Amino acid sequence: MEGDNQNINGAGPSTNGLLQDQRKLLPIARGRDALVREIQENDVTILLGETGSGKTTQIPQYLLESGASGSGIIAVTQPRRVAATSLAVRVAAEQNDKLGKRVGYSVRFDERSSPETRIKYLTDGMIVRELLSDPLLSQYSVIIVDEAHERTLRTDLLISNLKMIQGKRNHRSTGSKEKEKEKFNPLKIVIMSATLDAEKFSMFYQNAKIIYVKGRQHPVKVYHSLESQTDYVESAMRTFFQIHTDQTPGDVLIFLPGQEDIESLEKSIRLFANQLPHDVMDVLICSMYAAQAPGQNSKVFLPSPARTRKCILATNIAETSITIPGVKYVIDTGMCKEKRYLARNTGGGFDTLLTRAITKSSAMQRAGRAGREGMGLCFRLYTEDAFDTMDLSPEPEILRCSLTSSILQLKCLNQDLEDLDLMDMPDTESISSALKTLWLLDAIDQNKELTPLGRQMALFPLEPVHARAVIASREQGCTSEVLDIISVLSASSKLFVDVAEHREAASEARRMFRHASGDHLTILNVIRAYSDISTTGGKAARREWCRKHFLNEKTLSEASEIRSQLRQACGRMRIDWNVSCGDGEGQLLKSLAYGLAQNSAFLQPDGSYKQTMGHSVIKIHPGSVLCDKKVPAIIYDELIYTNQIYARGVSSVQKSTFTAIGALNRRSS
DNA sequence: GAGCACTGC
Repeated sequence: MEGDNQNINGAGPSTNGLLQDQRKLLPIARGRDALVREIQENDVTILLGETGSGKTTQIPQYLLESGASGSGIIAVTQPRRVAATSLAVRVAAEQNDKLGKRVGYSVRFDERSSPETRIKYLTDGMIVRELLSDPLLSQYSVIIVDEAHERTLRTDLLISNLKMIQGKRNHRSTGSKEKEKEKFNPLKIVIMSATLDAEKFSMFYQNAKIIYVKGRQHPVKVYHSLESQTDYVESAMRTFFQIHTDQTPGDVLIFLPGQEDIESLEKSIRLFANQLPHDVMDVLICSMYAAQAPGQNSKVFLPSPARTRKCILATNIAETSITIPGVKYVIDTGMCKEKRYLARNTGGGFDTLLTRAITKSSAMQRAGRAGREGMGLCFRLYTEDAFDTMDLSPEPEILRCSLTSSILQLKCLNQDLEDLDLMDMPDTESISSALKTLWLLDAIDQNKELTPLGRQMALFPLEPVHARAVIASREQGCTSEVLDIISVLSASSKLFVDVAEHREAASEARRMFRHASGDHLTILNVIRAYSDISTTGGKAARREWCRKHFLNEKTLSEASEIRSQLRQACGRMRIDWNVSCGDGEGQLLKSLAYGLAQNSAFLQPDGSYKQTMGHSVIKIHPGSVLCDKKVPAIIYDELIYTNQIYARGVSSVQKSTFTAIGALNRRSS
């Protein structure tokens, strides 16, 4: 679990002696020779390592230093970019080498490697992309899949492909075996996982050997509720004040499912904290969730003022992505929100975002957050029986995601998802729904064969629906605008930030961007205004402008990186990204409709919207500029079910648009 | 009338 190290500091060569001493003290160091031998002797090794064991930083170095990795590169895959880059920084320092020389990384938008690079940290998405150009991943002699227990969609596809690649590279049966091995450059696979689930990986790889590595985590004493709690927010509040009045100083981290609960708990803790007697410490409340304005959550990392106990209210963001220093107490409500895709054979399916019980491994991970710096306490707001009935670990992503993008990528590798040897096979409805979407996008034909258009779509680092819109924009003469919009849509965070205290002011500030046709052109207005600011003002002016308009600057800068990546991709496909339609919004919406034809709905006489290619009645999400508006036809980016089915990212289009692009001809098939 | 977390040639 070294992947969550955000606080790793790259150290210069002068401190290398110290680093070498630290390396030797890691729990894993004692087993060094045995570990290298096991990996050398087996095709596949499953490594179970607890938090703080040092496995992710040390194993690659052991393999390199012992010569076990031969002449190839050691790849270490990570689900997250920050992890890949910060691990590379750390290991380069330990190797007393400049980053990008023998130790490098490769993530989207950023690569630090050279022909000398022998250890490369990369995101799992990146190596799956590498498969497209090098199906045998031939430059790597060892591939270490870290955080495999997270079972991201890309990790699962990688694990499946590695099994196949190893079969091809290690076991050529013709001719002298030794010679063939030389020639085909055998591959070692190491699967790293936190506890639990190891047997499943082992079984997948013909009972590969499982090796356990001890971690270095301070003990955390866990308490369960004696009876089940009906209201976890209220129960969290009572538990917090119990800790606050009874326990020694130390910050408290409370895990909650979402923003709504965080805001309500914050209110009630604030109310009670004001009534505390004067001899009790002060309470400083910090909240943390992804949609929050950046900067808002940075106070979490500052040390607590004197006589003050910090109380951090967080979503799952504090479970894996961010490590908060100073936490001694964890309160775990046992709940989280889970996004799950419901495949439908009509209308393209939709996402649900519902609150549910967490899993055992998540509960352990949350408790572990109390033991980062010393002994800690974890208070679970659920009974021990409830813990026992929890699932072992979250369901793998491949079973709860849309498969459209993956199936298209696999088609480019001449692979069909249903023929792969996968740890978990998605159900047929999920596969057929993705195939139908690809067919509606013209990415595959009626025989499920990849079309030239589909091959082109796969070259974009985009969802197929967005790639389709970009390609359509060529004929419509509005590629510049479509790229502006799509780059924001595919950025990882929301454009409009949320500041609980200034909700009114925020919607007021955004009013100036509103476009009558809907959210897509509203985004374009923001981008145009932002680029005006960028040309006239500097960095500080941009930041201030974003703050004033409640816009997420991170989203805007990520979008501009994505946009330049997309422009490059367009260039390679001879699509002129500079072609603009000016204010011709008709062409723009038509391009988007090519991609979003399946995501469309018509107004019903009763004022509701009904899918054109499905049977669901949907509502426009309250966050949309078209909410409460009645227009004859809409297209939308996604459907999300919370308590109703909401369409998010909505634009109004002419009904005739669908006939013009021939989208409705196929809906009955 | 409402927004778990990640990620990409």
